[in-house]
Amino acid sequence: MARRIHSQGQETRQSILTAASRLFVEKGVDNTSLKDIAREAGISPGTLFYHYSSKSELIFDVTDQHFDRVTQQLLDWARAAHTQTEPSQIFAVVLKTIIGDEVRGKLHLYLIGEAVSRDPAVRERFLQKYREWQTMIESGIEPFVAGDEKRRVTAQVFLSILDGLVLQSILGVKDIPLEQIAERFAASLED
Amino acid sequence: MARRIHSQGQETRQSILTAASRLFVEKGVDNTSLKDIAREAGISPGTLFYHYSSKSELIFDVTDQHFDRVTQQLLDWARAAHTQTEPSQIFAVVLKTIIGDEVRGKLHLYLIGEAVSRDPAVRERFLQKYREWQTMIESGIEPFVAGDEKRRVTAQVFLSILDGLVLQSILGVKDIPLEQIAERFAASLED
Amino acid sequence: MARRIHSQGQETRQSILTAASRLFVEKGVDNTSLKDIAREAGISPGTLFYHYSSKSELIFDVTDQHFDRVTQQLLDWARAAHTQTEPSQIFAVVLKTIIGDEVRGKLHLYLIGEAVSRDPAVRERFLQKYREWQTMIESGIEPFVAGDEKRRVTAQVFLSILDGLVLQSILGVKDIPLEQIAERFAASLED
Amino acid sequence: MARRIHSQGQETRQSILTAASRLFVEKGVDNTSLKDIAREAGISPGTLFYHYSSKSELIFDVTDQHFDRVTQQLLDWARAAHTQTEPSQIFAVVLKTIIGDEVRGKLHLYLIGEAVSRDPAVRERFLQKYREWQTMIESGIEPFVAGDEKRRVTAQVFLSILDGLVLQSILGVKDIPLEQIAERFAASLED
DNA sequence: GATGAATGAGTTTTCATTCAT
DNA sequence: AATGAATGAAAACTCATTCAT
Repeated sequence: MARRIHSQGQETRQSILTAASRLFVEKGVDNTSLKDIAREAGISPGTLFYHYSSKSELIFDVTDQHFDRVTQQLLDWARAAHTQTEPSQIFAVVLKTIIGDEVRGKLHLYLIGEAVSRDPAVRERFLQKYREWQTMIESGIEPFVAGDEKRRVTAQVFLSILDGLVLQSILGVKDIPLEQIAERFAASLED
Repeated sequence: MARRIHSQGQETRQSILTAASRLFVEKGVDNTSLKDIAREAGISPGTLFYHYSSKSELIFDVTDQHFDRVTQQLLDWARAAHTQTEPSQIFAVVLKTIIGDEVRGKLHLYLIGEAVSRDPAVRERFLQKYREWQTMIESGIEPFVAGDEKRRVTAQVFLSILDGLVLQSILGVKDIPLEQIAERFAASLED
Repeated sequence: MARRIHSQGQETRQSILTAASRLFVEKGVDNTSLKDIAREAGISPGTLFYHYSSKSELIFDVTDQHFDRVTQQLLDWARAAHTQTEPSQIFAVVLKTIIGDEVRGKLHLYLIGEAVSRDPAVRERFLQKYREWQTMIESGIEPFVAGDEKRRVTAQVFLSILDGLVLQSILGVKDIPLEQIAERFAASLED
Repeated sequence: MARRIHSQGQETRQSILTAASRLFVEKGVDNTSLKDIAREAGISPGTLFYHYSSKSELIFDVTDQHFDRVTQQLLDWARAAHTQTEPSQIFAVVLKTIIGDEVRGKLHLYLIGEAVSRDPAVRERFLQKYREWQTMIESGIEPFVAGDEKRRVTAQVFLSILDGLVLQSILGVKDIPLEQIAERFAASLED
């Protein structure tokens, strides 16, 4: 009954998040001023501070939204994995999807940087998300990897490869052979 | 090449680099002011500017020094790899060495952040280093992996795992099973 | 005079005054934002402005209410003074009552600060109140002090002592010997 | 050997303190912006922050200087008191000196307000100063008041009267009969 | 009467950089 | 080589006030 009306405020908040994400990616978190974000969102600096009373708070929410999206992507992938028979195809898809999204990747990197240097609370949240993601990957590879322990290690390696490739891709490494990496990874499961 | 005469000036420069690296790791590049660095190095801001006429220049040198160290580590490893017979041991060593050095890891991460957000020239330098490092890894795994193409992909995957694990380790992921990851990776070479 | 119809509006106004007084005491007038006051009063900033169309107006009313209370206290005291025979007891009572109320004391101090720095009109009101209070004290000491002139000076000294002790008490001076001060003051009347 | 050269910095600091004191008195602490102070001192905002890295720090030093001056005044008075024979004259002098200095009085009031609302450390310092001042007054009245206990109470009452009259004077109470107040106070010592 | 989102001018604060000594 | 005081432009942040609903 309550929580039905999407007051203007919610729209404004979303437009702030969108503007902030875009600018963070484009110029980096520290090179993006709150004035920039306000301008991009089409509001006044005062309005920005009405919704986010500090830059940290805004970064927190941007991070949250980013997390949710990564989680959603992995969730979709894990579901798809159970209906597929060819592991290498499954890996290729997630690699392409996550690494291919440069915007998301940059954001991820910046947020990690922020998380590490600034707020212990933010770092803790990141950590929890990583655990979640690892669990989701474990679930995704369940059809192909037997043994809890082996699955755990495999998932962590896969997550590392993901992060590492995201990083290289952001830096501008060209022609990352995603197909072949996926194949090799799939092959390595068969030992 | 480019080896200057040792003088007080060189010592001061090194103390600046040391202080800057320490503070970059502790608080992030953007949250470290030149005043901070000067104080940490025991000099005045004026002196800092005598040696580095801009912050970018200083970051450039810090990055350079960091690059040299990573390169040296990989070089040592590649050499050792050729004298070893057990691949999993070889991988375990480099994983432990590089991931275990939290300070270096953080610096690496921050510098990438810098490179991505600021200077295209700096980014290009990073890119070149990554190519170098990949080549070195390729050389390190030569005894165990046949085929140029396969070696290339393997090296890139290994580099990704390295970066990914560094990232996780910095974030605070505990009990990363380096031994088992090394083993799995070694096993995957045998296909 | 000026007694309006009791309605929700009047209750809201009072809750605003109460909240404002509390926060002024807690954080000082200038460090209290209207948003703070609205939150404390359980209303929205908009509602606050419906009742008080400026911060000055609100301060004005808070001051007014404070004045009324001090006046009432002194009035009660002056009446009691006429039925008592022991001057030192009479003084002790008013000292304890007024100085003991830390909240009121702080408010008094802040409002004086406001009056002095901001509005000459508010300062004039304060001045009139002080004259009133002095007159009331003169009336209170009438039974014990002969001579208009002497009474005037005595009242002013008494008022000064009151303010001075309020100030010390707010600052946190411990163990103010109110009884002895009252005694000394009573004794000084006998010259 | 060291501490001899009055570098420019010291002069600038003093000019900041002077400007700040003047403006605090004129417009109140909270109504004085740091830009105002910088302009009044003839420096840039940046320079102000070179010397005082926060407004609190500046207020702290202004307070310090103010304290020192009040202390010096009381010290002078206490010395003079020992060479005088007419107590009422001695009191009249200190009352006139301290109350007559409107600038100092206003500053005193503002600083108390600040001390009470903001920083517990500042409040503690204020408290210690009050104890010092009371001791100095005790020393000043030593020739006329016998008995430690009585001297203590008398000094506290005198300090209260001082504060109270300063407050009234700042508010604009006219024609404070300082002579008569001094006389009455002197007379009260003879009980 | 009441709301709460929006505003923008103002404040404190930061900091890379310059420069006279 | 080295100093540290000085700078100003830009950042983050505050808040009294307005107004459509």
